[in-house]
Amino acid sequence: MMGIIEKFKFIKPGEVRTRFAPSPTGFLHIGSARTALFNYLFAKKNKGSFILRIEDTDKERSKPEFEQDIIENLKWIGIEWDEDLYKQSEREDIYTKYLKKLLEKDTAYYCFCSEEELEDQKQEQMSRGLPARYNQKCAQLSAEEVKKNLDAEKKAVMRFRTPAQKIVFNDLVRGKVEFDSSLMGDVVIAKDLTTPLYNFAVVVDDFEMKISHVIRGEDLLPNTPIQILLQKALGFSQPEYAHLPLILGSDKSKLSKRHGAVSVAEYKKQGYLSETIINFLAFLGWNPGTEREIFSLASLIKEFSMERVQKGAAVFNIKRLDFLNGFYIRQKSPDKLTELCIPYLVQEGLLEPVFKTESYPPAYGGMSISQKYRVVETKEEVSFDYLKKVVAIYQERLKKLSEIIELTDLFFKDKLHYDKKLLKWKDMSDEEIKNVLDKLTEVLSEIKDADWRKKNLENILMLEAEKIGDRGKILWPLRTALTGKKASAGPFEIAEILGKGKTLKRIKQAGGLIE
RNA sequence: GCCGCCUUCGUCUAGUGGUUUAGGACAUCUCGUUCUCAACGAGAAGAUUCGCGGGUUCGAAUCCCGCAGGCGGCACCA
Repeated sequence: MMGIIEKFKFIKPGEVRTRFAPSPTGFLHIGSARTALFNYLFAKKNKGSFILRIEDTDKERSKPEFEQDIIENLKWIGIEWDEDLYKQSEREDIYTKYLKKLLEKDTAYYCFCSEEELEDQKQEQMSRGLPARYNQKCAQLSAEEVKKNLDAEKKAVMRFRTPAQKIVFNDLVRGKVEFDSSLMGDVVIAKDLTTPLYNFAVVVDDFEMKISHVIRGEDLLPNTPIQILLQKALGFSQPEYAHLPLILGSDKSKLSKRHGAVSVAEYKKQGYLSETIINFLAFLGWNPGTEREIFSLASLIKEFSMERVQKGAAVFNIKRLDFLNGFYIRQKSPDKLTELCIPYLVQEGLLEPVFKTESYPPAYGGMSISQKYRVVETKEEVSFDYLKKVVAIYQERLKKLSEIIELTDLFFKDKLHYDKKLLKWKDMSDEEIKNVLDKLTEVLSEIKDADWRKKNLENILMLEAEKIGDRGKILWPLRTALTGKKASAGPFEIAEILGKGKTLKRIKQAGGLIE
């Protein structure tokens, strides 16, 4: 423990130090991720340090899996913290030290009121139009009474003797902010000597860790005055504050589960790229003041400034997220994109990796990139390069990686299932469709395997199409016969990937529907 | 109920007293390309003129005051 305290002695005065302090009581929330991002950007912009502190003082609600999720997803979006990770649960004696100090100075006292009692009190105050605050029933208990209660092991908490005064501070995004502490009452700062509560623990940690700037969500703004008072009572210096605007759902209330996906993990699973998340989040409440809207994490560090952070809350616009994701997907190299898409196809059960040796490590999430895959339905083996071709023709159509499944499943199925009406272009009759399919079979059969290339297929078939006049009369039935979908990539590129055998087979199957 | 914060196109925003008939992006619509979808290119519409009312000023989205609305907080959660 001494080691940690010693370490902070070497921090230069004036050094910018920010922190992201999530409580591991849920998966990393997209709003929290933005808070983390802004802390990170501000620190890096100012050549300072960004630290991660897990606020796990609530023993009931804190879970190791949430802590893991936070760490994993922070790393995934590219936010790395300096120094070791701090956990409040490992710093109990520090809190105890300061708690004792407050007790000795009598700026904190034991309270033995029951929770029911407190709740009734609050309801009564609200109904009378008064501010809801503790009535200080235990504030003047004598030392003997306290000792008696404690000895009797009566359930107790520790309250801060909140001095009544006007608290004014400068918020980096909001400017001057004022509160009147006489309206707040004596807040509970700890359940006992080793169980501090949020308001107390942050104040102690931010001081101990020499945090220079506290950057957090606006929902924490009302906690700031009490924290400032605590700092004063403990003789701590006061950090700068910056309260970020909230992220709202479409109904303009604080973004929560009922609005849909809220955890970074869910977005990742749906196939949003980390670049997208970063770029999108940065623009929720910030902009560079220019018309440039595409920013990587590195370029954000260069451009970020707290002065340009918005005051008003921002509605989370999923359409814009999709647009950005489509953009970043189009920027990917075919190799990289294929690597990213394969896990979705495997997960869906369309493909399975074929590992050369038993010892091949199925690393991350059980999915590593193999060079060979087996199509589950047909048992045929396909190479990474084959999959790359498949993915490539859908690159510009992809908004989310997960969409690769519905877009390309036709390449991993033996037989397609669709209604014969799909084959019909405009007002074509069954007779006409049949004729077109027969013609297609005839023409394509003559093409040699070696000449089975997109360009060549196009040359030959477009010639036929011109003869008919309306190109759709041949291209639409061809494409739908090959894909079973009304929207897809072009017929020639699909035919090339499918190969001659399968192409002819699917045309035959389509013909079978018409009979 | 009490306290606080916020308020420019549907959404994210530019705008810090005159260069603004308020600019950009997403979304929407139209056209082009095209067998389809997407991408791409061109264009349109979109703020009853900047929540409302008052003031300061020759002049206000921009400064001041009031109001309204929205949101957040008021835990032995963070």
